[in-house]
Amino acid sequence: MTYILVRSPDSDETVELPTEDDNSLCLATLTAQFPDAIGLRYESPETGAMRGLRASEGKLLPPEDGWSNHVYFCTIAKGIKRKVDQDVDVASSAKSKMRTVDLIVLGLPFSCDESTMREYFSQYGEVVTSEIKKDSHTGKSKGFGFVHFKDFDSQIQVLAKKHFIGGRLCEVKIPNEKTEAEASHRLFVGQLNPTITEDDLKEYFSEFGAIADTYIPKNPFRGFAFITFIDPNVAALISKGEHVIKNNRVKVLEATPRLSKSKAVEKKEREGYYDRNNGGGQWRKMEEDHYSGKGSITAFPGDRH
DNA sequence: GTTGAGCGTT
Repeated sequence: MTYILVRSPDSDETVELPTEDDNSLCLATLTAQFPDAIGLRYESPETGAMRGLRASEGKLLPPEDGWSNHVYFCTIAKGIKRKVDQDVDVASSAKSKMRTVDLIVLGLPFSCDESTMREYFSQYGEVVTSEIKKDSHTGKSKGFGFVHFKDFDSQIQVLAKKHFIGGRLCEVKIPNEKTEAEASHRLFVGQLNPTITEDDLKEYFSEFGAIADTYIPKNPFRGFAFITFIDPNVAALISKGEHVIKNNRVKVLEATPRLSKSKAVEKKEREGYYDRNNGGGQWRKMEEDHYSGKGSITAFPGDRH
């Protein structure tokens, strides 16, 4: 059994799918990960055109020369797209993901020099830049470096693998990329005016990446919203501060990670909030008691929803 | 002269 690399043309995710004993790929295996896929294609090294895989009896058959290490793209059934897929389409035109970047290479042998590293990575495609970080005084390697590929496909291949360079196992990653656990998928959008709808937000922010959810707390309207992106790292890339949506100047912040119920209670107690309805939905800051009692509810990033 | 999780003098 081998694994082949499969991407949806719209998504930023590459998934390894296992092949069967007869070296075919089950369509069911494909659709388990990509529900709307009906086939696979890859870029032909000879012609540069996309070449489709033969499909037969619920199986996809490998190219004549084997699966090789192509990146396979899902063929998506046209005309039966759901709304969420259209959002994903918008994301594919967003600049954030389909770009090559410097990749950090961790765990290099201290003895490994730049030409050795560059030569190693050249097997995946043209290397644009490569560099090993060194101590500025001694000139000795710090054991990590950076590599930048010309083609996005090379980058995908390299990120999907572990590497032995100079006899050591090295890790290649996108620098500073947060893990699923650390990352915030969400933006906090404040100073929202009540005429703004969730569709307005969706339209505006889908420019930056595929949106999983938009949420505007209503009853009462509280002047803020949350935008949840599919990709955990998109939110971090959007410039914080002022954005203008339909003539409404709004304030964009990265939402603080969602807290568990008990943690949220602890935090609010620490900060001097109390639960007005003893289990109901509204929190008020204690100082509000000194005012009319009808003051607006204090909202802040990290509020539950 | 040693080391082994991390995140880049320009």
